[in-house]
Amino acid sequence: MPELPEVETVRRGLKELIVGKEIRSAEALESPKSFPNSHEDVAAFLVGASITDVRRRAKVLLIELSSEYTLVVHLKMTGQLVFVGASPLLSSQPQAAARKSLDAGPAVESAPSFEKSSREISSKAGAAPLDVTRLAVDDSTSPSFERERFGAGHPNDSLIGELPDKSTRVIIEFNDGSHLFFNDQRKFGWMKLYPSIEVPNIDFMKKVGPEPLEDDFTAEVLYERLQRRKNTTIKAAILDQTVLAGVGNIYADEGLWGARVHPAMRVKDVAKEQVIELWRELREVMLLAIEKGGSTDKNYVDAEGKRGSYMDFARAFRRDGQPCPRHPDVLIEKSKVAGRGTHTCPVCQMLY
DNA sequence: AAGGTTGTTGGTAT
DNA sequence: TATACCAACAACCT
Repeated sequence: MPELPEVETVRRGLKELIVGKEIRSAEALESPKSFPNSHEDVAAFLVGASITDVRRRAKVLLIELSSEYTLVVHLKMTGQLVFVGASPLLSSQPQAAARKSLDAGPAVESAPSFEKSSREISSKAGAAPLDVTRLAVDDSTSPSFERERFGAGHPNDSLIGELPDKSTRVIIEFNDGSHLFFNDQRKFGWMKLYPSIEVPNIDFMKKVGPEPLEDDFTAEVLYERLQRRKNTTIKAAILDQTVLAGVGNIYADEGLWGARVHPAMRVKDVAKEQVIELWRELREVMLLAIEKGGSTDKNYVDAEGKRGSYMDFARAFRRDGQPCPRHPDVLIEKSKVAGRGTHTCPVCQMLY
């Protein structure tokens, strides 16, 4: 479940790899929901554009384009992005005649139509279509370590296997022959093109709370923002993206365990000192996760295809039945708070 | 094999 | 109007 640290890991990795690259083609497979822009908008504002920056707000990834459009990506629960570099064996392939001038800026007055969803979005006529077979054959016959590869997001085997696979929703090909795959085994995630200037006006962007890792996000800011949800549980409050940005079920449980606060406690009953502890813990656990590569310790996949271990540093999340790290003879319990699976130590985190 | 899983939206209730 | 709560979404996993 990509949360802030996982999306930040995606951002950092992709920024290194795709800034400056020009898009040769983009293809949506099978699911209009995953990429609802019209064929026309894709041809006009994505194909032929180059990547100028990769940013993040909350759990949302913002891929900035030279066309003054932004590819906005939400991985939701099972989304992931995988970059696969051009095969050295194929590096001499012809650069398709995908040159396209985008001198005139896009008309920002008219937002792209998301209602019109095309079943398949392909590159403009004349650009080389992705040869799926070739890619698959290469991956099975020549060792994958020949290619630069980076993947992050939901940690499943699509990070390391042949792509595209059955979870692939969108394929973006760059002019140098490298590819970016958007995979999502469930179909909650999406990517959409917006005029860059419109991004701040997206409903989510208007109401989302402060970035917890920014310097101006002090314990005082968290305390004050929590007051708007004083009658709900502290877990529901920190999961609320309008209170603060980026916390999901994993880091909610980890942060609350760290601060020794019971998730079901009402916000109004959480002492200010506990809020300060929670502030410290949430930031620490998310920073640690970013250091570790966002819940997986191997996002850069090597030739052996080692899969990242999942949340091996969690102290409470999905550790029910295992000892609390602070109390060797007390087991982590599982319950339901805020409609979510919740993991607590019955000794550290007491409810009143 | 049916129920659990989760981020966000949107509906209903208070 | 604001806040609280929960079903719905999808498809794999246990």
